[in-house]
Amino acid sequence: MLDPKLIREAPDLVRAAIARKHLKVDLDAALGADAAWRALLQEAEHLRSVQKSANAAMATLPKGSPEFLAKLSEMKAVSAQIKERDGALKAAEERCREAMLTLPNLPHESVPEGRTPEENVVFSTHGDVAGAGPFAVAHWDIPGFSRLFDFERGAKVTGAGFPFFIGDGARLVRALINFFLEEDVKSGYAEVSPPIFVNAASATATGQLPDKEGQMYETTPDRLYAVPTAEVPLTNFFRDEILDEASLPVMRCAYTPCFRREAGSYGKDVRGLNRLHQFDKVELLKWVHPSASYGELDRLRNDVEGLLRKLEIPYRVLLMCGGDLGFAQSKKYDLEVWAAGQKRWLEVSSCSNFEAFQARRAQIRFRPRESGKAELVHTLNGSGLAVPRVLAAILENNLEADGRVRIPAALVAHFGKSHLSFS
RNA sequence: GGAGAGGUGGCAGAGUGGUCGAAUGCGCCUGACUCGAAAUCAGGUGUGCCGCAAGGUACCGGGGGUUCGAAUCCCUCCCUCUCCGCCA
Repeated sequence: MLDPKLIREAPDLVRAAIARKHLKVDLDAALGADAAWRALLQEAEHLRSVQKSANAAMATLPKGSPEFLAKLSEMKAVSAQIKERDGALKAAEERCREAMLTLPNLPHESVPEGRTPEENVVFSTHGDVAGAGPFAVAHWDIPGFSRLFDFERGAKVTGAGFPFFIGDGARLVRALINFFLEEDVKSGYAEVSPPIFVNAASATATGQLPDKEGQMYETTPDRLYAVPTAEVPLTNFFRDEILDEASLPVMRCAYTPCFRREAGSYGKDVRGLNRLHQFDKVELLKWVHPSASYGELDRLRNDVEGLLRKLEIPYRVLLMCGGDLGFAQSKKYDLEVWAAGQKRWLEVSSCSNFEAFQARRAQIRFRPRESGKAELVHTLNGSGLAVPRVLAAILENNLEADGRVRIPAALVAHFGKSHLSFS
């Protein structure tokens, strides 16, 4: 959510910024709803103040006295009026809130102009893309693949997109999770193991609700949502709280399975490990002082890049253009690994600065020593990292002539041996 | 899942229909005393929203209701604690 004051005071600035995201947004509707709400609010508050002073007077009058009875009948009318006004006020407030929630976050000035994913800027490229995976094939075509990654039985037991990971496949998943968590902790993120179901209030605060409920798995009869990312429980940890300024930046990491219904996805994107309904991911979260958030974004991206460098996977960093920025982000980098068999880039992390957009919705603040007046923090997050696609890149890039997969040196200690075998 | 108790300001804890945004204590801030500190004394000390301002208004777990008027009465939901049951 944007700052309503900013929208009122500088609508043109907001309009121009939103235009850079190439979204169709009815700012005038929001402005109108806001003005209508404020007008009603003033009327309603005036009526209340009349009522309050009358009530104070009545409190001092003898109960059955003529003056008391006169006031009483007079106030009955006012009370009825207030009830009616309050109804209108509530409706106006709801309309206003809904209109405000349709407004996207403003892109940062450093975000490049652009409408489509093709206009994202390649910020940097690392590693030897051309020379990667001399024996590469798409991972699902590796002989024996289905012995370690059993999609058919997963489909039987649960559904498409819920594979079993078996033997060395399972072992590699576990090794990656461990590697990510331990590296992230070394970078200063405190490890958290959060709930993987959240309630509606949490899903609303991070923006999954009300619009994207079709993308989450929902439980019956408790109406809990399986987390699409650890970002949801992690961000909500401090919902409606005021943090100690000295504790900023707060940095945390969490491993969770992630659940995404991905309704409407199809085609080559979903083959093999590229896109699953359930996958493992380690997420990084930062709650920071507003003045520090862009420096923290660079550091976050660097921390994630460090993981890919240690795994010796060629990757590139994209700086998302306005049109490909998410609804809630001010600035976002996507990290993509090179999958030599598919000859395509796979997104394994996006590192975003939400500025105060999420914090306003979730009411996460800090109290500056100077003013003593609570202010919204800035929130950032990034994957560090998503397991299956990293795994896919390792399978493809590190496939050797004998059909085994070489485990990156940094991972050997976690995996326990130097090669993964499909037989 | 069953039975009971309870949710009030940073914390503890009063308050069962009217002048209660709310006693009191602790904590915190300011001042006095002091070379300084402690102790003591005096004063102050919640948050949000609307408003150019003066000011107004809302908030006693959430929502709804009764009433001229609700922290206080009624309904409902949530949460916490104690005991019992079940259980990794």
